[in-house]
Amino acid sequence: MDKTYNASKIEDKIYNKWEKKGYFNPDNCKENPNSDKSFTIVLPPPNITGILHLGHTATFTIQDILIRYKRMQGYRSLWLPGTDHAAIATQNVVEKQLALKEKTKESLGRSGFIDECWKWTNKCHNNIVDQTKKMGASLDWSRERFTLDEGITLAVYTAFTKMYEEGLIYRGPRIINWCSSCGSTLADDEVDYKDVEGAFYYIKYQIKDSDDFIEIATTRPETLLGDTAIAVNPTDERYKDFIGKTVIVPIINREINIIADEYVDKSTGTGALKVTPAHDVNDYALGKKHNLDFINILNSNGTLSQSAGEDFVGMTIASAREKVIAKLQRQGLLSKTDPITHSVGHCYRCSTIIEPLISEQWFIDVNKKIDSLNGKSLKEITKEAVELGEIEIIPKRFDKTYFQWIDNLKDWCISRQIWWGHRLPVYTCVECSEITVSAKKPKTCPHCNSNQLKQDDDTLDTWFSSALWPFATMGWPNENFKDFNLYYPNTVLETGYDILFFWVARMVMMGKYLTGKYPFKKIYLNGLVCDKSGQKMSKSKGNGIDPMDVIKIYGADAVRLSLVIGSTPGNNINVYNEKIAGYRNFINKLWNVSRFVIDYNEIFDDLDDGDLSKLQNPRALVAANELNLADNWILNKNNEIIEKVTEKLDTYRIGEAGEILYDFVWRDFADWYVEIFKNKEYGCQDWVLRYVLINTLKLLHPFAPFITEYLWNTIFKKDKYTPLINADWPVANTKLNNNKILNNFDSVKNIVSSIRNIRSEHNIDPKFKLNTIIIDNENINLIVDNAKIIKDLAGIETIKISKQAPNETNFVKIVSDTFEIYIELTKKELDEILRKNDKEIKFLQDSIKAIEIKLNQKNFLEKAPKEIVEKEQEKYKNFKQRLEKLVK
RNA sequence: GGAUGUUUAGCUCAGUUGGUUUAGAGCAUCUCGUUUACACCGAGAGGGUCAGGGGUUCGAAUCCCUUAACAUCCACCA
Repeated sequence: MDKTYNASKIEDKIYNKWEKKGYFNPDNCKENPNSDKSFTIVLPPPNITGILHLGHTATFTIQDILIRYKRMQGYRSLWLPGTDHAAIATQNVVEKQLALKEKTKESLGRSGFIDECWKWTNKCHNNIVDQTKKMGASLDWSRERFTLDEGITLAVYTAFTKMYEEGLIYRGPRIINWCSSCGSTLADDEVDYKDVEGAFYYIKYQIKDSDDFIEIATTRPETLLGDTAIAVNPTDERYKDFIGKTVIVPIINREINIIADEYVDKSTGTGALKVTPAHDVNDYALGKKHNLDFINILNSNGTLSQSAGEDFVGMTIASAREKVIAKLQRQGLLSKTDPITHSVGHCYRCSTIIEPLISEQWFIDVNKKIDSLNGKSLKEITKEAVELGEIEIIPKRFDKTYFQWIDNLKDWCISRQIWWGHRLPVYTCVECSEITVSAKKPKTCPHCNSNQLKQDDDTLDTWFSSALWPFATMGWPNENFKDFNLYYPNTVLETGYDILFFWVARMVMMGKYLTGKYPFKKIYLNGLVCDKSGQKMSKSKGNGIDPMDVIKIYGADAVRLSLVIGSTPGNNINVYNEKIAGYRNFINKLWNVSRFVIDYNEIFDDLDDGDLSKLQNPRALVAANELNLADNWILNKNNEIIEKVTEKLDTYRIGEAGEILYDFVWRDFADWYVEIFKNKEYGCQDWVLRYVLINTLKLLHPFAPFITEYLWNTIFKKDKYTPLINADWPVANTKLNNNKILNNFDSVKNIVSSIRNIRSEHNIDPKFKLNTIIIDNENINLIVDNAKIIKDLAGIETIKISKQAPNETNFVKIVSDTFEIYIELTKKELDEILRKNDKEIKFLQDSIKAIEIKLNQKNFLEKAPKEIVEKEQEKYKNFKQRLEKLVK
C-alpha cells in the first residue's frame, strides 16, 4: 500500500467492476429478509445542455448515499438514471453553435435542425454519463431513459390525450408571456422578474369635440398604438364627468371610450389608466370585462405588426418607443417624464424582456373538477398531497412555500413554438379542418375519412414530459409492466429547492391524476451549492468549481464528503478548495489507519478462508473479562455509532451521520485506540481491531464508496467474497452498551490529557519521562490495570501509588476525575503551574455556587424531572470532590 | 404587499422533541514535536455575554414577541 492514498489510480477500476458485475441493478439484489421491499429513487434528469456542475455532484451524492445504504440493508434498491431534452435551453445552445458557423435554424429547416439537436444530445449525453460515473453514482444504467425516447413519448402522448378527452386540456386565445428571442410562449413560472430603471411618461389624450385632455401615466408609451380604452376609478371625483366620453388616441387618432372600473388605483400616476388589452395581463382582464377590442400590435419576432399602423410596422419595440415619444413631444402631448424603478419580466433562459400578448395556445385547466378525481381539480389534488400528509417534504418549512404556489396557480400554458421537443399529438385535417387528438397518429380523419392530416407544429413545455418522469420511466402507460408494479410509487424524490414548482409539484399533480397514486412518499430538498462567500456558483461570475477538476485533485470521496458533511436539507452549501482538501486529509487518514492495520500488523494474513468469510459479517461479541479497557471501549463506541449512523440515515440527517463517522475514525479509532494498540504489553486483541475496521468500512461506504471498497478488497482479496457495495449493513447490539466502560475509559483519557497539558504548557521535552505519584482511592484499580498505556501516552517513567501526598515541594498536583496526581517537576515549572491551578479552582468554585443555587430552589427540585436533578447532584458532588483535592 | 430562511470562535458551518454542552467541528492562529500508519501528521493552547431587546419556564443557542441586517420565494407594479 502506498504512503498516501491515490484516488485517481483506483476509482475508475472500481466503478467499472461494480457496473460490470451488475451490482447497480436491483434484479441482482441479494437474498435477504428485506429484499421484498423496494427503495426507489429516480434521478432528476440533468439537462443535456452541457456539462455537470458541483450542484449535480451534491444531489447525486445524497441520493447515492441513500441508495447504497438501503442496498446494503438488503432492500431492492433502484436508482434510475436519465437525461432531459430541456426544450428551450437545448434549442438555444444548439442555435448558438450554429451561429458560430453562420447558420440559423431556419436555414437548416425543421428536420435538419432536429438532426443537429440529436447530434448535440448524443455528445452531451456521453459526457454527462462519464461525469456521473466519476462521482461514484451507483445508478442502474440498464434502465437509463431520455425524455424524448419512444417510451416516454408514448407516455406524453397518452397523458395529453387523456387530459384532452377529460377536458383538462383546452385551446384558446389568452394573454401569454412571449419571448421574442426564443420565439415562443413561456409558462408563468418561466418568467423572471427583475427590477429595471425605466420612466413614467405622462401623456395627454384629447377629449373628442373638446379642448379638454385626460392625462395618463405609462411606462410603455409605444403600446398606446394598441389602446382601446381609458379607465378611471368610478369614485374618483377628478374624473367623474369624463366617464363615458370619447377620447382620441394620440398619433393614430383612434377613438376610444373612458370607462370606469374599481381596479384603477386613484393614487398611482394620474389616476387614469390607458388600457391595452392585448399587451398587459391586467388590461386583458379589463378588456374581457368591458368587452373592449383587442389589438395585437406585435409580430412573433418582437417587431411591430400591421395593426400598429404603417408608420411603425417592422420596427423594434425600443425604436417604436423612441418614435412615439418624439411624435408626442412634437404634438405637445407629453407633459413630463419621471424616472421609476419597476419590475419587468425576463425570459428565464435567455433574459430577453417578455412581452405579454394574446395568442392561441394550449392550456391545462387546473381548476376544473373532474369525475376521475372524485370531483376534485388538479389544483386540489396537488395541494392535498402535502396537506393530508401523503407526501412529506424535508425540510418541513417548504410546505408553506408549496401551498402558496398552488394557491396562486393559474392555468398552465403548455404549448411552445420551438422545434426541439414533443410535438403536440394534435392533427388537423387539411380537408375538413377538424382536429383530432390521439396518442397514436390516426391514418385517416375520423370526421371525413381524409388521409390528409397535419400534425401541429407546436411542441410541449419541457416540464410536461418531466412531470411524468417517476412513472413514465417505469413503463407507464403499461401498468402491467414489472418495474411499474415493483418501483412505483418511488420512495424519495431528491432535488434542489429551486425546482420545487417547475418540476416537483407538477410530478405530484400528474402522478396522482394519471396513475391514481402520488409519485413518491418523500421529497428531500437540498440547498444550492455556493462559493465560500455564499454566492451561487455561475459561469458568468466565474466562481464555479468544475467537479471533474476537484475530483482529479482530491478524489471523488473527498468531494462527496465536502458536499454532505455540515450541510442540512434546504440550506445552501458553501464549498471551496480548502474545505475539500480537509476531507481529502480525512480520506488519507482512513487510508493510513487501514494501512497500519492491514500492512503493518498483518492481522488478516493468518486468517483462512473460513475465518475471512465469517469476518464479512462479524457478530458483535464481547467477552468482557478477556478484553482490556481499550478493547471494550472501542467495541462500545463502535456499537454506539452503528446505532447512531443508522438512525441518522433513517431520518435523512445525512450530514450528521457523516460527521459522526468522521469523528469516530479520526478521534476515537486512530488517535486513541490504534495508538494504544501499539503497546504490545498492554495487549489489545487483534480481532477487535479487525471487527472495528470492518464495521467502519461498511458504515463509511455510502459516503466514500471508492476508498472503502478498495480497502475491503485488500482484506478480502478473492473473488468469492462479497464486495463491500453488496455487504450487509452492520446491526447494533444494544446489549453491548456499557456506560461504565465508556466512563472508565474517559477517566483514563482525562488523566493522559491533563498530564500532556502540563507537559505542553511547560515545554517539557517529549523524550523526558516524568515521575508521578497517584493517591490511592477506591478506583485505583483503573490506574493499576491501565498503567501501561497511561505511561505510554503521557510519557511517564513511574507511577507510584501512595496513601498520602509527597513531602517534597517539587511536585505539582493535578486532579483528574476522582484522582489526585502528583507530577515531579523543577521549581521553575512549578510556579507557573500554580497559577494555572488558580484558574481551575475559580472555575470549580463558580460552578459549585451556580449548582448550589439551583439545588436550593424548591421549584427546581419539584418541577424538574428526577434524572436531571440527580445529574445535577452528581455533578455537584464531583466538582466538590475535585475542589477539595485541589485546595488540600 | 405576503411568506420563508439566515444571524453561534478571525473564516466556513453543525447543534432532533428546551436539561450529561462547563456551547462543538474544520480551517486559520500560537507553542512543542522525526515515537510500529499518516506532516494530507501528532500533542497542547488561545479564541464565543449563541445579532440586539423583552417574555414564557425550575431551566433557553433551542419556544413566544419585537427590532435590525442579509438572503430567497410568491404576488403586484398604469
